[in-house]
Amino acid sequence: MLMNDPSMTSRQCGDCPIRHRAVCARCEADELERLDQIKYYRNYEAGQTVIWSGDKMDFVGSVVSGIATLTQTMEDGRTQMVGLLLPSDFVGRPGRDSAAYNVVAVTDMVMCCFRKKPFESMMSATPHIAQRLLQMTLDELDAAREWMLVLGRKTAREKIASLLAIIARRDATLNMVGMQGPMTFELPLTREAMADYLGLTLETVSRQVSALKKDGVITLESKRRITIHDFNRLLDEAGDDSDGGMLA
Amino acid sequence: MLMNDPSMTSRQCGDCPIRHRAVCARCEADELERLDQIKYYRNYEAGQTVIWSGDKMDFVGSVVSGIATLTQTMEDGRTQMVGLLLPSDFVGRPGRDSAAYNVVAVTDMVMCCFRKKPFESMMSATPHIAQRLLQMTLDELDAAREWMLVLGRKTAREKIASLLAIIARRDATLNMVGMQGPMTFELPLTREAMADYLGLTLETVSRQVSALKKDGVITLESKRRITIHDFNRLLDEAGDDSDGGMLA
DNA sequence: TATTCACCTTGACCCAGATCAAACCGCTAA
DNA sequence: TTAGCGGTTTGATCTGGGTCAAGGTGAATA
Repeated sequence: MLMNDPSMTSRQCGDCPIRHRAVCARCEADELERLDQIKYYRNYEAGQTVIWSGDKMDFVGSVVSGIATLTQTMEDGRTQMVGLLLPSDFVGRPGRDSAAYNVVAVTDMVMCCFRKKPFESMMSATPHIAQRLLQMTLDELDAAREWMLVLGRKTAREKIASLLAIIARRDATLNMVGMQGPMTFELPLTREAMADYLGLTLETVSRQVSALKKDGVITLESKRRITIHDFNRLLDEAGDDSDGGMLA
Repeated sequence: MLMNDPSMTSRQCGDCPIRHRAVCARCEADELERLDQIKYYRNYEAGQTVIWSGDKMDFVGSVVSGIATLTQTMEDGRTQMVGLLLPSDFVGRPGRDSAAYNVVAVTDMVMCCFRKKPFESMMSATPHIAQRLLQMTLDELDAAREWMLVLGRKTAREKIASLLAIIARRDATLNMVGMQGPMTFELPLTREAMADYLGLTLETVSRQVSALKKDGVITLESKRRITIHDFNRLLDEAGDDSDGGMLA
């Protein structure tokens, strides 16, 4: 969406919107300068595939803006989303040279890329990058484990509520608003993508969204625009402990 | 099992069975020496809880021998396993001071522990530890994502086959044997623990194990001792691509 | 040798969510 | 203004796996 701004393709790290959250978050000015020299931007359109699982991958990078999904597929076509990449999230794995998952842009997307080799050598030279990457990877592992509980043990209704809670929460942080009053946000995912996230069919997703609406937990401003009236009610529907559970 | 060997409580790092796989794998002699000074061993009996989710955790450590599980629970008791800890696996997260999951010893178990504070300061001083931890965490993240596919999209039969394949594979690596002929191994998990791993009930686990037996995919030497006649047949039942997919 | 207890198996029944099918909605393009 | 199309909703029906209930098995204890 609106991200073909050409200024995006030659930005200084200092102005970068993900400067304080991405792999480079801990870098000092001089380290940033070196990163600046090996980085380049790439733009993807909504729906475009970034890489196919198994393909050779000669870069790593950060999502600057937009959203992408990480998915796994079985031969018969069953697919499971295993990651939802938001701005500042890291793509690729240093030390591996082919992609382990399909990466697809869900919205128009900009990535800040580094050729893998130079990035790897920078990583061993500057501990700040590796430190930050470790932190981010540990966070992703926690998120994956939360997700495993959702996939393995929650009902369809709880799954939908959990997903809405995750999206609402990140939307609130992004826009720096609290989670008290009603919260309205755009769903970045199609019903099918939601189904792939939650291990459901798209019909079940649709039915449960309707059910939550009928029960007054949410309102649909449009098919993709949702209002949550009481976040704690939603957490309750998600089967989550109303307060804790989530790790900052 | 048989791990109350007292020599276990005062071992030199040089002899350690997990020396080349644990967080300390990349450490040089002098780094090892410093680790040696802050480490201590703890023994747990089968069934014993190592920590409860939410408890204060003032140490981190490596599993030296035995097996433990990482589980999440909902208020109503629904349980999902989110990690299976084998020798050399790391427990705890540097920079966090309470446990995020329940950790329970499944067999008798020995852990090599480090008080969190000294370990954290060693980590920032010696990149080799952080580097290895990053590698291990990335591997765990990959495993978690594989598991998400299992939980979200596989049938009960495929889930059981997948779990048996994982255990058979690690058993083969541990005993340094190949995966061609028949493979016999001990199941370290009860039917209930298998169910918690796979997001099933213990009855379904039991039924599907019986079904795989009836169909000649496996033989039960005893309730917990299993023989796989053809590993590729098993992978087939697991819905996995017969060759690739798995990351070393 | 019997008793107990934790673990496992099997059967009968049921229901949440899948599958199959049809229609609807809000675009854009002709 | 209609046709086409991706995404979505809703209905009818089916089924894999859950639930409830009853035994079985084998190792440890008395």
